[in-house]
Amino acid sequence: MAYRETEKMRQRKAAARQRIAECTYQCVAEGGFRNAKITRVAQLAGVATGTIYRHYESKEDLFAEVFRKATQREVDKVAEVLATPGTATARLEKALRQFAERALKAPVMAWSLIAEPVDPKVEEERLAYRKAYADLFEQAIREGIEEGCIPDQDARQSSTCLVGAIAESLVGPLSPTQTSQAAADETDNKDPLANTIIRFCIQGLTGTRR
Amino acid sequence: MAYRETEKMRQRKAAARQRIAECTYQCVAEGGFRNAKITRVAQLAGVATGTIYRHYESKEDLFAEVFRKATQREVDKVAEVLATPGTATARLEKALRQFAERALKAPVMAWSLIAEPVDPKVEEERLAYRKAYADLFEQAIREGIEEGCIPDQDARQSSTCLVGAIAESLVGPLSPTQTSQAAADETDNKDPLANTIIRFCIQGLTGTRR
DNA sequence: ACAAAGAATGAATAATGATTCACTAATTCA
DNA sequence: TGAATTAGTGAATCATTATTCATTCTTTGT
Repeated sequence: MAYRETEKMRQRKAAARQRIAECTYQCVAEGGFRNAKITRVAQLAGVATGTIYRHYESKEDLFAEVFRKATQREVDKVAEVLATPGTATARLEKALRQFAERALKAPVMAWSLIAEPVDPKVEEERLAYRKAYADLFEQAIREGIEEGCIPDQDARQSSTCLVGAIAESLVGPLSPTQTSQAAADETDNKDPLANTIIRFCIQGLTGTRR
Repeated sequence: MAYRETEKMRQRKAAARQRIAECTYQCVAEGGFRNAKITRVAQLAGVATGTIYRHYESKEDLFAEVFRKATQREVDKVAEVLATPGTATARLEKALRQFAERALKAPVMAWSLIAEPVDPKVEEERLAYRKAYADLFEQAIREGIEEGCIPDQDARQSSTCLVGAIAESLVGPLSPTQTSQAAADETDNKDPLANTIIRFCIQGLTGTRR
C-alpha cells in the first residue's frame, strides 16, 4: 500500500481552502457576490478553477461559507459590546452604534450582507445572520425587562424591529450608487444617521424620550 | 401608400401589452419573479416569445413595469388610509396595519416585492417602492409633529425606520419556507404580529407607551 | 384585389459562467 | 525506486434562458 493522507497534506489542503475563501471574500468586498466569479477567485487564489471544486461542492456552497464567516465576524462584534457592563438600554445603544458604524466603514461588504441579491442558499445564510442579531437583541431586551429599564413586551418581535429599522436605514446610504458619491464627499458625516436610528430604536423599546 | 397605424390597432397592441403584464403578475404571484420565465409568460398570454419583445425592451423592463404597478397598488392603499381624518398617530397606525395585513394576505407577492432577490433594474424599483412608503410616512410624521402628537424629530429617518421595522418583521412570516407551513396551520393568527410591530413603531415615533 | 407597412411567430442563436473530467503532477511508503 | 493513491489542472462541456431575425400573417388604403 502507499499514499495515505498525512497531517502535512491535511494542513496544506486546509490552507488552500482557506485561501480560496479569503480570495472570495476579497472579491465580494470589492464588488459584491456578483463580482466573485469562480474563474476570478481561482486566479486570485493561484489555483485552477477545477481545484475550487475539490474544496467546495459548488459556488453556492463557497459563497454560503464566505457569507457565514463574514457574518460571524460582525455578529461577534455586536455580541462583544452587548457583553460589556452597563444597563441593557445603554448596551443596546452601543451595539446598534457598533453595527451602523462598521457597516458604514465597509459599505460594499455591508451591502452584500444586508441587501445584495443572492442565490437561495446564500439567502438562507442571510436569514440566519439576521436571526443571529435578533437573538442577541432579544436576550438584551429580556435583560432590560428584568432590570426594569425596558417595559414588558414581546422581546422577539421587538428585536426583529430593531434589525429591520437599522438595516433599512443603512440600505440607502450603502447602496452602490450612493456609496460612490459619498466617497467623493469626504465631509459626509454619518454620525447623525446613527444617532437618529438609535433614538428611534431605543424609544421603540422603552417608550421613553430622552 | 397603405398601412398606417389605426386606433383599433393601437388599442389591440395596448391590450396585448397589458395582457403580457398581467400574466407576468400572475406568474410572480404564484412563485416570484424567478418563476416568471419569458416562455411561460408568453404561453399564458397566448403569444409567441418574440412578441414580448415587440412590447418590452427586455425581460428586466417587463419585470420592472410589473413590479412598479404591483407596488403602486400597495402604496395607493396605504396613501388612502393616511388620507382619512384623524390624528397623525392614529392614521399611521392604521396605515401600518394595512401594510401588514395586505402582505400577510398575499404572501408570495409581498415576499417578491419586499425580499425576493431580483435583477438590478427591478431592485431599483424596489428602492423606489420603499422610498414611496417612506415619503408617505414622512409626510404623516411631519403632520403629527405639527399637530403636536409626535415630538419633533428627523421625519425622514424615522419613516425609514418604520419601513425597515415592518418589512423585516414580515420577512420571516413571508419567506417561502415559512409560508407553506403557515398555510397548513390555519389557526396561525397574524394579528398579534401586526399589533406588536405597530406598538414598537408608534413608540419609536412618539416615545409614549400606551 | 393588391401593394405597402407593420405585427407576430418561434426555432435557432447567443451569452454567460458554472461545472466536469480525462489527464498530469505530487505525495506516500514499502 | 516505483506502485498506489490522491491532488491539481484548465480546456471543453453543459445548462439555462434571454434574445434575435428570417419568415409568415394581418391590416390598411387605394
